[in-house]
Amino acid sequence: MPLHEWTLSPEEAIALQWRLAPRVECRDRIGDVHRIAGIDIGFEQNGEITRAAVVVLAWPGLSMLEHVVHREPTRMPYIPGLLSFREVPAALQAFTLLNSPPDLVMVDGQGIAHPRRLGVASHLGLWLDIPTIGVAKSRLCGTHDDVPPRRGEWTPLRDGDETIGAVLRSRQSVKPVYISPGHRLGLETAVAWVVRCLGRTKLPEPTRLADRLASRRGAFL
DNA sequence: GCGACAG
DNA sequence: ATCTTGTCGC
Repeated sequence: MPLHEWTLSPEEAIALQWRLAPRVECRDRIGDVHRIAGIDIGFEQNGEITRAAVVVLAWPGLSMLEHVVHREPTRMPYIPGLLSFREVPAALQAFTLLNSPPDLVMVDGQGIAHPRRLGVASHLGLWLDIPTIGVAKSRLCGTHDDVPPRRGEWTPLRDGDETIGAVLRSRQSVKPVYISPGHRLGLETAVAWVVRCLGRTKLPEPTRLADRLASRRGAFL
């Protein structure tokens, strides 16, 4: 499978997504969780350099176990729906720098809440063959009702007759986050893990810390 | 044809 | 994503 061919045309990328989507698993196939990773990508030099950051937190406790950063030249532009082709290559390189693989990964972006059900979290999960959860700050596709105001409450994100994710109130009076299964777990399990990793901020700790490391803002120790 | 559009 | 300080609100 030519998953390593990242310099694809939009047409080729879309064709590849249609072929890979059927491989994504949304049934729980997740073992004991002791290491939870957060991954995010940032850019430097006017976007010419892609910076992938991965943090690994302990469960329970959420203490920092590892954190790595990988930089490389940016190869693809950002195109809605094709985000994974721009970010996954660098993310995979970053994962090779870890001392041991995580049991669960939270990704900044959508999982199956994607036009072809293959958002960046699903694509990365398929490649790593590790359970992944998509944690996005905004909507790509699908519709939903208003989200209840209480922290932890959520409403389903739907596309036609399919439920593709959850719009979660991770913090009161703050815009909700879009949660969707990436790979090897279902929606309920995905939401449960995100809620468990929630601090007082909008984003769960894994993604929040990876975000800071990727964009090199503030200290996170 | 006219919007919408993860990061 | 990124450029960017202080400021309003919960």
